[in-house]
Amino acid sequence: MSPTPSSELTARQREVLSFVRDHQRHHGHPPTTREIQAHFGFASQTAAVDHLRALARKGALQHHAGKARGHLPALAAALRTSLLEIPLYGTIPAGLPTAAEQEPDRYLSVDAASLGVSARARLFALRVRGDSMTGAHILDGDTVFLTPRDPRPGAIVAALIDGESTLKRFLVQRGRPFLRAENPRYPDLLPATELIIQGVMVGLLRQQPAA
Amino acid sequence: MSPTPSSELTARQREVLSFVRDHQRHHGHPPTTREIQAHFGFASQTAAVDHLRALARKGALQHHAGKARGHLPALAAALRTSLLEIPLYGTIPAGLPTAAEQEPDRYLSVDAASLGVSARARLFALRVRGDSMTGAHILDGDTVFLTPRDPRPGAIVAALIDGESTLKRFLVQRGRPFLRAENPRYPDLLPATELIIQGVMVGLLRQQPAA
DNA sequence: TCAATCACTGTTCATTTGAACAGTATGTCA
DNA sequence: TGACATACTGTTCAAATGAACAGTGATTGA
Repeated sequence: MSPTPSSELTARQREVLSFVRDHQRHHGHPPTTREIQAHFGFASQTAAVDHLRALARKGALQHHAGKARGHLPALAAALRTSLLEIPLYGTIPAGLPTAAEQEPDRYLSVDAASLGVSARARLFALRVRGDSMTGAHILDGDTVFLTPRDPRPGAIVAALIDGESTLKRFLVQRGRPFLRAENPRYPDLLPATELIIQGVMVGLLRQQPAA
Repeated sequence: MSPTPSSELTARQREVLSFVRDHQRHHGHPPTTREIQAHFGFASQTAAVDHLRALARKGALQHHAGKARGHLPALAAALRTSLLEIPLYGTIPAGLPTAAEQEPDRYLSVDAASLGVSARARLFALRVRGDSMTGAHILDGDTVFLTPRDPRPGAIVAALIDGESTLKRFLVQRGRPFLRAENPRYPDLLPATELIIQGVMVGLLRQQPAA
C-alpha cells in the first residue's frame, strides 16, 4: 500500500522515474522513449525502454501498450481515482445554477478522503468575500467547498436570494426558510420572492497569510 | 493576454476545447486527433485536426507540430499544478522533530497552487485538538498544514514547549519568544527550558460537519 | 557456478499519429 | 457577388513512436 515504492527501485531507476515525473509536470504529458534516451545520453533507445519496463513491473509507472507517451506515473494514476477536481467558480457565484457550461476560474485538486466525502461527490468551490460568516469561522479569502443538494436547517449554504448570491446559514422558522449571517452586524435575510440554494458547504480551505 | 479567450470561440470549438481539457485532466496527457474524432463521432479525422488548428490559432491551445499528443491546453501548460503528498502525523505531534521516519497516519493530496505554496514545499499536516485557537478561527478537528522553518513574530506555529506539543501564536517580547493561545481562557506560555518550533502554519483544511 | 537482474548497444519493424490534399455545404461580412 | 470562416467527409502519406530481437559486461544472491 506504499504509495511510492521507491525503496525497491535502483538509483538509476529512481533517476528515470524522476525525469518522467518532471517531464509530465512541465510539459503536460509523459516523455517518449526517445526523449528519455536523449536526456540520459543513451546510445540506444532500448535502454529507455528497459527502464520503463522495470518501472512498470515494480509498479512505479502505469503502462498503456502501443500508445504514444503511454508511460504514466503510477502515483498520479492511482490517486486519480479518489482525486477530486473541484472547479473554482470565482468570488461571485451569481448565475451559477443556470450556466452549466460556465468555465471555472481554475481547478483545485484535493483527494476525497481529505475532505471526508465520497469519491463520486460532485463538488464546486467558491472564494469567500466579506466578513459576514466570521462567527462560523469562515474568513474573507477562504475557499469553501460545496455540493449541490437540499440543505438541512442549520447548514451553511451558497444561495441566490432575490437575485443576489451569498454564503449564509440556512434556517427554517414556522415552515419559512431564511438565511442568517454569522455576524451580528448583518440582518437576517428573508426571501421576498425566491430562494435558490446553489450548494451546501462541506469543507473549507484556507491559505494562512504570512505573519 | 486573455487567459481564456472563450468569448472568441464558437460553441463547437468550446466543446472540443472542453474535451481536450477533460481528457488531459483524467488521463494525464492530451487526446490524439483520432481520440477526438471518436469522441465526437466524426467520420473524418480531419474534422478534429481542423478544430485543433482553429483553437491553436485563437490561442486556446498550444501546439507542438509533429509530436504525438502535441495539442495542449494553453492554460494548463502555464499553470500546471503539482500535487503535494502531505503526511498527516496525527493529533499529537510530540516527537515529530526527532522522528524523521515516523509513520504518518495517512497522506493528504492537495495541489500546491490551491494552498498557494511552491511545488517544492515540504509540508506536513496535524489535526487540531481543543479550542485554544478559536480566536484565530482554527477549530477542534481542523487539519492545519505546516512547513518547517523559522517563524516570524505573529505566525501560528506548532511548537514543543517544555516537552508538550501545541499549536499557538508565536510572539516575541523584549527579545524573549513566547506562545499565546487565541482564546482568553488560556494563559500565555513562557518556555521554562526550551521552545522547539516544529513548523509554521501555511494553511488549513476543514471538513464542515453535516448540519 | 548458475540464474537472475541491472544497465546498457545496435538494428529492424509495425503501429500510432500528425498532417496534407481535394472536396461539400452553410453562413457572414462588405 | 466574392472572399472568408465554419464544419465537416474521404483518402493518402510520412513522421513519431513503441516494441521486439540479438547481443555485451557487471553484479548479486542461492
